[in-house]
Amino acid sequence: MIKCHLSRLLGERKLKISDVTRDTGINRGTLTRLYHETAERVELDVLDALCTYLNCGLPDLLEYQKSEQASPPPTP
Amino acid sequence: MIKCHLSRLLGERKLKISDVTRDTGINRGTLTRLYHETAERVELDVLDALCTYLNCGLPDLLEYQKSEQASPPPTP
DNA sequence: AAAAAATGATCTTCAAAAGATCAAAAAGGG
DNA sequence: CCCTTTTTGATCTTTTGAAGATCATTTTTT
Repeated sequence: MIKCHLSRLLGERKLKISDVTRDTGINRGTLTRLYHETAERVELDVLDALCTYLNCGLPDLLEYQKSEQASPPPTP
Repeated sequence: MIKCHLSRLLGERKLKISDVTRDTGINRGTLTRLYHETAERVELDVLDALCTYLNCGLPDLLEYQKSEQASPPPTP
């Protein structure tokens, strides 16, 4: 799955969603969805703007987490 | 800007877009847009599926390139 | 050379981001 | 503490681009 770390990044920087909206022009609804990880798509422009604004790389914002192989049933 | 390295990844692996479509179920149009870097949005599911299929991390697929600061005019 | 597969281009359909608005909750100032 | 302002959550409509399908062209395979 793809994890979004916007909430962590904002927390670390003590920034509010409203700050980001004001400073970047990114739609507040979009930010809210990313913040709460309910977004299903992302505009590449948004990723770009966020990385620039937060001065971080993509991997800081979006992380691919390899899904575990379903573990075989334990032998009793 | 956000760069997509799908074409490089497929090239390295000698895979065709049709292979990826067949194996992952991702829409061919979507892959074509990513391949030619004309996509403006991405479905997070697609990123997930591509990373899994190509066995790579997000940074391998998508890269944030910091835009240069406009260079000051050279002193003559 | 013919057949099959892959790609490019384009059209319609559909889902989610953008945009706007309202109510509720937090934060600040007196 | 009360009142004002700001921030956030929720929801509705509009807009945008991916999904899906199809046709034409190019490339590959036999």
